[in-house]
Amino acid sequence: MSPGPRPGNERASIREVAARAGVSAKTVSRVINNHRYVTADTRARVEEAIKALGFRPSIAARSLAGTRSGQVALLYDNHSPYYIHQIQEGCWSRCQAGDTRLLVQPVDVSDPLVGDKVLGLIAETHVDGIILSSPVTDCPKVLAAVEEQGIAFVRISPGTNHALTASVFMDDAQAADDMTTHLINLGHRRIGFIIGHPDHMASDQRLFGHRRALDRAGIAYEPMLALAGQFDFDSGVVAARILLDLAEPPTAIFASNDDMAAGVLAVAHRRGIAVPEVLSVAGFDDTTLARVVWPPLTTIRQPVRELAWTATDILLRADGVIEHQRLQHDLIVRDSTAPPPEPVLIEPTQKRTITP
Amino acid sequence: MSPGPRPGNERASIREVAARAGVSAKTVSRVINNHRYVTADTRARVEEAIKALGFRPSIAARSLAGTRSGQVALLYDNHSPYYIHQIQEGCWSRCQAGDTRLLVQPVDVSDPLVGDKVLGLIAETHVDGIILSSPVTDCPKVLAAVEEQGIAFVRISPGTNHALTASVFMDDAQAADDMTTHLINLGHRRIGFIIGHPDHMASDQRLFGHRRALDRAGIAYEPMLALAGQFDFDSGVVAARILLDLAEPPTAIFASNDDMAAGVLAVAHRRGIAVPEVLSVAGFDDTTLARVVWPPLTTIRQPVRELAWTATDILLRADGVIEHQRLQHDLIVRDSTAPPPEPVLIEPTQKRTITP
DNA sequence: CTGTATTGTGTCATCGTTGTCACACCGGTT
DNA sequence: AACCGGTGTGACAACGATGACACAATACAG
Repeated sequence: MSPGPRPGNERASIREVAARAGVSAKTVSRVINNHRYVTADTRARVEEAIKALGFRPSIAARSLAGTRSGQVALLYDNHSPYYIHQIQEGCWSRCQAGDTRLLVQPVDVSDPLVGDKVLGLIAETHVDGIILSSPVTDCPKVLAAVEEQGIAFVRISPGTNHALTASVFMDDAQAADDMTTHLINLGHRRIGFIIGHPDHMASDQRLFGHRRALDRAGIAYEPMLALAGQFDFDSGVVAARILLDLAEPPTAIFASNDDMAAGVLAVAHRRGIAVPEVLSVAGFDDTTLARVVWPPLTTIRQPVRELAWTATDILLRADGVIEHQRLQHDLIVRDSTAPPPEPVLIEPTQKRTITP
Repeated sequence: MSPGPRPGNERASIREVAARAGVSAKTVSRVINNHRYVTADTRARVEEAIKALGFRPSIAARSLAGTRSGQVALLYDNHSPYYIHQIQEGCWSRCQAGDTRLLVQPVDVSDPLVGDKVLGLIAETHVDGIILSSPVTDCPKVLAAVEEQGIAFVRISPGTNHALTASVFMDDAQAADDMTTHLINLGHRRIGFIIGHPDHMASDQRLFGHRRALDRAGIAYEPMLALAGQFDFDSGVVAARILLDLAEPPTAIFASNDDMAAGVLAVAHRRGIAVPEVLSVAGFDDTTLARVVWPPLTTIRQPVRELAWTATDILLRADGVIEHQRLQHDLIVRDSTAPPPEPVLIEPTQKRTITP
């Protein structure tokens, strides 16, 4: 009756399109794949038929018969929802533009069978390429699996061997250096640091940058002030408690991501420690979270969406060239950092109120 | 050399497995599909061969030849990363258990072509079923598309016609009623309300429940106190500003989700309004965010992960029966709600400090 | 006017599975 | 002895697209 896609629930196949356009199936295939040698007239007839029948080429048939499936997979294992969300968005938007389908796959890098699972994914889905986000970027089992299959892949923010594989990253060390320098410039000398998740190589880089900045300013690095975290809110809480319980607590705490910084803020609030007047808090990533907490976090803007977009772009353009791109970060100063309290004589009344 | 999957990058096909096990391809197919009539001996030989060759059946070939593809899609269009994240996790965990692959697909319900896009997805990927999360659950174009294709689908928290389709939901009205009642019981009489995103039917339900609770307590509903929001942080900020600028501002604000409640908190902090002493704030959803902000939010725990899990479960079990499940919600009281300030005479010193 | 490259189009086999059908075997009834 | 329903297995043709190859038509040079 009405024009447009056919009423029934039977999908049109390429042969039906061919019949309607009065050409062979192969020619239809040429049209949908933008093959060069098709006359404008033929192309138009085929396109009309495609539209009239609501034809969509089956990915399954394509993967079987052809050399490409038009699908790529994104592998992640990350505990920051905001971060993943932005990664997904970036990959997704680039895939849309490239007529490619994106398979989003959580994986567990600590699973001993993770290699097999990835091999299974590749074999089952015939994906053309894989996007790895940190920390999957540095999981030897996963890397072995994709390399064994000789499948194209791109790494987002890898911690190791940038140069050996296609990758997109930012300078984590420099970014952390920038933040620590910002705190030093404000006058802080005792700066607590919360290290990221040990699986993420970026965690090391950020710690390194932090130490480098301290070093340059002639401030001794005190291991007691650098605590391990997990990139999640709760580990930020735990670390903050320890730091603030120190006999001589830091005047600033720099957490390796926003989630942990939010944990620091929560502890500060709970204890009635004013941020930033008494304690400065800095995060990293500039996820939405940084604007949502109070006070809004001074943080490093990491172009997460853009990293993901670019990684996908490299993968889809895949010229076989191993390509790298470094993207810029920015120091975003908001309300959570300020000069430390005046280092005046400590009188009883000066003592900060600490409620457990 | 080493045992396990073959070294090369060629995947083993069912025929190779068959050859190695000394059976026909069809028999291998029977084994991997748990067909009844296969002798234990044959099964064992085939399984050995499968393991030895690292064989994985191709989803593409299955979708083409068979009646099932072993893939389902999750469609979402939601602006709360925490919410989506939990939805994804729930669907994903159920799919894993069911040897099913999950295609996560963002869609745009306001896109005029959204129906075509969904039809395209179905045709291209041969998915066996679809999970719709709010507000896609109530997008007529999407519903028309999936119904036209006669494909199985389940809705998570649909706003309309629960009974007509398989769905999993909670009682949004009752939950909002519970929260408003909680605030009333604390002594609040002027309660601001921030309505959810207009595309989400749950928004209406929550407003309805709020009004019902007011009604029951004999408190007149003042439209001025119920403002439109978008389910995101920024709209919470905007609404909070308006509410707090009123000549007679509310003593409590109930936002229809946690993100908007976080926006309210931000405004309160900015203006130096103590929460909960001067202003109570309540959220909805109990996403991670509720624990991350300060003070931790009193909110409604919506079993999001479980909703998603159950929806997927219904889809995968698909007996053809239209199934519904209502899951329980909980009122989670944290630190953001308390009795209103004493309604004593208003003296100058009592005036709350308002900094813009 | 012939030879050769370029442009269009079609035929056919094939990708890796599963559905259908056929068939052979088994033990137990009539 | 013939027949039966329930088991177990294989042959073969799909599914819907693309790759390899063949071939025609045209363009253009010599």
